Amino acid sequence: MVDVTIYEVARRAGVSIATVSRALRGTGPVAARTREKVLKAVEELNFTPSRLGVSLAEGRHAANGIVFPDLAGPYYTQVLLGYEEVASELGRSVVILSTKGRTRVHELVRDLAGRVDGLLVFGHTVSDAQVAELVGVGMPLVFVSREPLPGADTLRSENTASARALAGHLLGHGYERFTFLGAPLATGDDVDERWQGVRSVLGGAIEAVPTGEYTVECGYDAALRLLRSAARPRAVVCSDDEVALGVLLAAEELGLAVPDDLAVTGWDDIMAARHARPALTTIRQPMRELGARAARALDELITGARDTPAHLVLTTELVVRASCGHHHQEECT
Amino acid sequence: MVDVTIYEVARRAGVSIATVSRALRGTGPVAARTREKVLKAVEELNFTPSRLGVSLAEGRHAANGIVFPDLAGPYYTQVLLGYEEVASELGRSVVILSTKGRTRVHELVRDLAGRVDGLLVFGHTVSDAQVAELVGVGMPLVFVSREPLPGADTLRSENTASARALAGHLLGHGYERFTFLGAPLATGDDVDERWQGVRSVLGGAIEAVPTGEYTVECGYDAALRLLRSAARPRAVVCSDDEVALGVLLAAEELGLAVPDDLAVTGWDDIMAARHARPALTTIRQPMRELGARAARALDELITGARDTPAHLVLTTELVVRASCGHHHQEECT
DNA sequence: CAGCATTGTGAAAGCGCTTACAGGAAAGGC
DNA sequence: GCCTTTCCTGTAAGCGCTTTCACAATGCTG
Repeated sequence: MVDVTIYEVARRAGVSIATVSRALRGTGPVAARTREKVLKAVEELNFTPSRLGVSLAEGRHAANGIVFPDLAGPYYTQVLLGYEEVASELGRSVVILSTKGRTRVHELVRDLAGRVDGLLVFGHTVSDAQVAELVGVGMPLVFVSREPLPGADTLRSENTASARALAGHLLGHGYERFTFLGAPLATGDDVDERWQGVRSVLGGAIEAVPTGEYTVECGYDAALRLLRSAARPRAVVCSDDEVALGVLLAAEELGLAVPDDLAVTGWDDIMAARHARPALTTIRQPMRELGARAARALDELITGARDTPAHLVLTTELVVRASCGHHHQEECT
Repeated sequence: MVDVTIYEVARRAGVSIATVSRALRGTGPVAARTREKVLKAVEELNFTPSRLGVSLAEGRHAANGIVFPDLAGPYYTQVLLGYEEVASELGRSVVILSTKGRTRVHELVRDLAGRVDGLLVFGHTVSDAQVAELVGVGMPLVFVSREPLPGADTLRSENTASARALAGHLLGHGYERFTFLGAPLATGDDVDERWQGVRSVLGGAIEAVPTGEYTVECGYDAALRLLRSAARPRAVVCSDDEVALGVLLAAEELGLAVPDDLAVTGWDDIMAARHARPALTTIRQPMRELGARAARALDELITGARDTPAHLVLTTELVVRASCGHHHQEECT
C-alpha cells in the first residue's frame, strides 16, 4: 500500500496542496493552466485522495450503516440491496452489522455508529436504551419494521389493512378455525401488526402460536406440533413466507393436503413462495424499495435537508395463489 | 452529533491527551491513580475515540470490503455472513459493494478500496485489469470462486471431483443423454470447474446450454426451450440450485415428471433445495465457512502475519435426494 | 548519599486532507 | 497613472488521534 499524498502531487505540479485540493474538488477558482498541471500530476502519480484524510477534514464518513438480525431469506437481503444501491448513488458506502448470535451487540452497534453518518435499523435489533442514546447524540436513524418513535424516521410496509384483507379472503373460503403461526416477538413490529390485523377480523376464531424464529425450520417444527394436536386448525396464517414454507413441509409429512385439508398463507412474497407447491398465497411488500427509501431518508437527515422525523408506510398487495383454497379463476403468477 | 474529543477528556482529568490515549489503549505505562482519573472523565463525558482520528493516526481503516454481484440466493448471503462474523471478531467492520446492474464498477471498487484494509472479491466481479492494479498497490485481496492468480489469496470449494462424483452417480442411474444448464460465464470460476468436471466423465454425452444468469427465472426460461426441443435430454445437470429450481418449474409446466421423465441436479445445497418437490440432488459446499476463512486469510495478509498468497480448497459433499432418480434407500434429509 | 535504572508524563510532530484568510497580479474605470 | 475589483494562489490552522522523545520523579544499589 504505497500511498501517494496530496503533497507529492502539489510538488510535482509546482503548486500548493490547497490548489490541488481545489482543482480536484472544483471548489474555488483555479486557472485553466494550473488545473491542467495538477490533473497531469495526479494522472502520472495515480493519486487518489485518502478517504481518511478527506473524511477527517470534512467531518463526515460518507458511509451509512445497517443493522439486521441476519440475512436468512430474501426480505433483509432485498432491503439491503435497495439500500446499498441508493446509498451508493448518493456517494455513500454501506457498513453492515448482523446481530444474530452475537453477544455484546451494544458495543458492536456503538462501534458501527462511530463509522457512519447514519444508520438503518431493522425492528428491535437494537435495544431501546441504545436507540435513545443514539437519538441523544443526534445520530440520523431510520427504522424499518418498528413502531414510530420520537427522534427517528420510520419506514414500513402496510400491515394491518392487508392483514384484514387476507383474513377476509380466508373467511370467504368458509374456514372457521384459524391459527396465526409465528407469534410476534415484539410489540409494534411488522409481525405484531399483522397479527393485530387478522385478529381484528377473526376475533376469537384465531389464536397465536409462537415459532421462536421466523424460519422454515421453526415453522416446520411448530407446525408438526400444531397439526398433530387434536385442535388442528383449518387454516394457518403465517407471520411470513418462510414459516409458511415450513408449514407446507410439515403438512406433506403428515399426509395433509394443502389446501384441501389445510389452508396456508405467508407474507412477503419471496421467490420461494411462487415456487412452492402449492404456490403460497401471500402479501407482497416492496422490500427493495424499503431499502431505497431508507437510504434517501437518511441522506435527507444527514445533509440536513430535513430535520423532522418522517414516518412512511408503503402499500402492499394481496397475492392469491393455490395454498389458501380453490378459486374459480386461479391467478398463479 | 455533539462530539467530545480527547482534549476535553484530558482537560477534565487534568492530564495530557497522550496520557488519555495511553490509558485507554493500554499502551505505555500509566499510574493507577491517573488511569482512574482518566476513566472517570471518559465515563462522565461519555467519550468514544473518533474512528476517523484513530484510523488516520494508525494508518488503517479496521474495515474489510466485499464485492459481490448480488445477493440473489443463499450462496452469497451465507459467505457474507460468515465473513462479517469473523471480521467483526477481529475488530474489523465490513463494507459492501454489489455490482449487479451497476455502471462504473471500476470507480465503485476504487472507492471501496480506499475505505478498507483488504477486499474479498467474488469470481470475476472485478476486471482483471483492476485486479492487477489492486495487487500492484499492495491491497490485500482474497478471491472466492476464481482460479488462482498471482499476488492474491484464493479460496474455493472443491468442484471438479464433486462434479465427477455427481456425473458418476447419474451414469449409475442409466442415463445416456445430458445437458449442463447454466454454462460457465468465465473460465476458471466455480461453474466452469463444475462443467469441466462433469464433462471429463460424460464426454460427448453432455452439452452446455447457457442461462445468462444463474437464477430461477433464467433457469426456467432456458429449461422451457430445452425441454420443448426434439433433442430433450434425459438428465439436466445445473450450474447451481437456483437454476435447477427453475428447471423443476419448467418440467412441471410441461407435464414432465421428475425424476421419471427427467432427472435434475443442482449445486450448493441451498435451503430451497431440500424443500423443493422433488427434493434436489445437489452438492453441498460450506458457504459460511468460505466467508469465515476469507476473513481470517485477509487478516493475516493485512497484519503481515503472512505475505505469500495462499490457495485453499474446501471439501464438498454429494447430497443425493429424489430429483436425480429413484434409489432403494432414499435419504431425504 | 551519589549514581543509575525505572516509571510516569507532557510537548510536539505527524497522519492526509479541507478551507478560511490574506496577499499578489491582472484588469478595468476614472 | 492611480485606485478598485476580480482572479488566483499560498499560508496556515484545523480535523482527532497516536506515538516518539525528552524530561522529571521515584526507587535501588553500593
